[in-house]
Amino acid sequence: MVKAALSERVKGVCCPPAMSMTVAKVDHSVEVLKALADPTGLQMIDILKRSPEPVCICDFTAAFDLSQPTISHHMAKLREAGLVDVSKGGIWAYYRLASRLEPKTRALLDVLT
Amino acid sequence: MVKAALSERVKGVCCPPAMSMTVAKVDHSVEVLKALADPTGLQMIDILKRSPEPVCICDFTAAFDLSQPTISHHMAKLREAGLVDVSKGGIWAYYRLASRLEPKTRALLDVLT
DNA sequence: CAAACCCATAGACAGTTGTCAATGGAACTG
DNA sequence: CAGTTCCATTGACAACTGTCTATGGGTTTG
Repeated sequence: MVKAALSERVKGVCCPPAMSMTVAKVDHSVEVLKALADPTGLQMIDILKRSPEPVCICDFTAAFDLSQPTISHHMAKLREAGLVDVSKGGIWAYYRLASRLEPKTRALLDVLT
Repeated sequence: MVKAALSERVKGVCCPPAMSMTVAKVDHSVEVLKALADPTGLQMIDILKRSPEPVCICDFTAAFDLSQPTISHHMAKLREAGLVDVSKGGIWAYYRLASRLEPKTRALLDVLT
């Protein structure tokens, strides 16, 4: 006998929905989202999105009321998540949005206000 | 005498970039991103995005290898972030993506793979 | 070369988060 | 009405996170 098209849930019987994302995909997305799920990281990305030029770390330390190592720490998280690239010029370090960003990741950053 | 168009950074002088996001906007975005920056929360949203019907909590507890209170906890975070709506039918609780989602937030969820 | 400066890393610590076990309320069932 | 089932909340605890101070490497300057 065939079940009546799921219209009635049988007591205690659950219908676990399928997982469609791979573990690797989930882990990567989570790493990116974690780097952004913080006021400092989010505003850093916002600044980089709106800046036509790479931005010096010293400018971030001046803009945020946080210690230099803390700024460096947040930028490292963004770097490890693949969201930003760094280039060094003399004693300064300049950051910009990663140029080779996955389209999906790029779209994610574009959506963030 | 006018400075030479910022082509040379003067030692020790930083040019703090402007903050363009309001505190309220940052806080709200961070709350949403935090709810998603976790494998369980992210997969829950993925399931809800692909489900034409509201999904029973009991189905999530069956799908994830986590205790029922933990599932409930993650769903509460999504609910508090305004990402999902809940409706109760008998002893069951059904969740679905929030119907009145800000366009920006909707776009954010659409971008997540 | 010595001093000054920028920045990354390491270590420490409080606050937050993810998890589970226990509890309790609400709704169905016999 | 008594028992059962689902689910939200509470409390507890280990793990993680955001922050700072201290340190050290690399670069420029006097």
